[in-house]
Amino acid sequence: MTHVTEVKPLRADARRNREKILVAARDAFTEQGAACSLDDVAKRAGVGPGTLYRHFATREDLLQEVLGDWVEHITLDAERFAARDDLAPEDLLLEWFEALLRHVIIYQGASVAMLKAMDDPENPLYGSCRALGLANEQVIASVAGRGAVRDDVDALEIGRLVTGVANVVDAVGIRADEARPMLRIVRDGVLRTR
Amino acid sequence: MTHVTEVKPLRADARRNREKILVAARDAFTEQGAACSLDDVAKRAGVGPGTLYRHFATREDLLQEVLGDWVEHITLDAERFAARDDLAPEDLLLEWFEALLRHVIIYQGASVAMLKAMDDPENPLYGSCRALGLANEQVIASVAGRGAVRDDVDALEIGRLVTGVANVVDAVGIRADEARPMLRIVRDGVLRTR
DNA sequence: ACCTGAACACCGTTCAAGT
DNA sequence: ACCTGAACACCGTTCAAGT
Repeated sequence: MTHVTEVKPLRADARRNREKILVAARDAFTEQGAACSLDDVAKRAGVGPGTLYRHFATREDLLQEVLGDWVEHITLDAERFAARDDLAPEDLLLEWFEALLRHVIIYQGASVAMLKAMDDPENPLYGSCRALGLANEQVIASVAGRGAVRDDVDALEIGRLVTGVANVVDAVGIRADEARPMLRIVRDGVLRTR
Repeated sequence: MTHVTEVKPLRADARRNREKILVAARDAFTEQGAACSLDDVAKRAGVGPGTLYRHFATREDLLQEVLGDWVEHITLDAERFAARDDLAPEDLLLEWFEALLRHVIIYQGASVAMLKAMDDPENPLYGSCRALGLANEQVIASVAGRGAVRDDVDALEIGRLVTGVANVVDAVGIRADEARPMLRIVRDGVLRTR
């Protein structure tokens, strides 16, 4: 079920401005994080602040659009992982968690934005969070199908935990690969004890 | 080694103002979270903004002082837990994690402040973070002494993880007791498999 | 030695005026 | 229909003037 966003026709100049803002925002988010000044984004894009707000009512709306095909990437990744049978469940889970974490820390400050959106259907990022949750569920289900996952753990909690680890990486300021020990603990807590 | 803070003598009015600011800050942090307006705190305390900055150069300095005997409470808690032998290691660990989490979410926004301070010795909260880490180490060591903890997990990582879960609670906006499933996963990931 | 509060910089957000 | 940019509110931070 590919969901094509309903694009209402914009006037040519509006379409151009929208695009310029998105490019500027992506650059600014990359350089300064997702909490950067929106005034700055508007200046970079060469538009007035009002124009930015006209196109994107909130920072979350802007981030959501900047994310672009972020959801598709995660979904594809999940399908790849769910289909793999060359890896032992414990290795597959750990690699999946690392992949998930890297998706979530795409911008500094993105992880906390995701966390805040997770339980809030009004948040513009809610849909992306749900997609992340579904992707995670798919991988967990595939590993569970091989009898490797405890019955009493919920994919939702795993998703929260991994996003939480991403947030630790973000806040503490360590590298993504330094999250491995934490992800191993989560992995081992999810795995069925033999 | 009780560390008595070296208090340099303040003029009577300065001492009073300092105290008024601390009370106001504690109230404001409780009502609005640790990221509340410092201008508001100064107004509540009935002092000018300059007076607040004279006493507390940064928000973290203020939070550190507002925390008061927070460190002592955690340390005492850790000693109690480390001494308990009436509980199975798995139950003790889970309860300890819950206690730790409750300490960390004392104010909304406190958990992220802690995370940011964890690896930054320049941060005024660094000392409190270290104390939290040491307290956690003590409990982990006691459980490890009973042979219940994996050799390859480090107390530092556990501390980061639990603080991370606290941050998830804070950001997602769930209740502390709803963190139980996540803490169980962490607990099971830390426990030695029998 | 300490306090005050005006002043400045910066940011988010709105909206009247313009095309 | 859309854009501009001035205007407002708010917050953090500094500092000259005062006691």
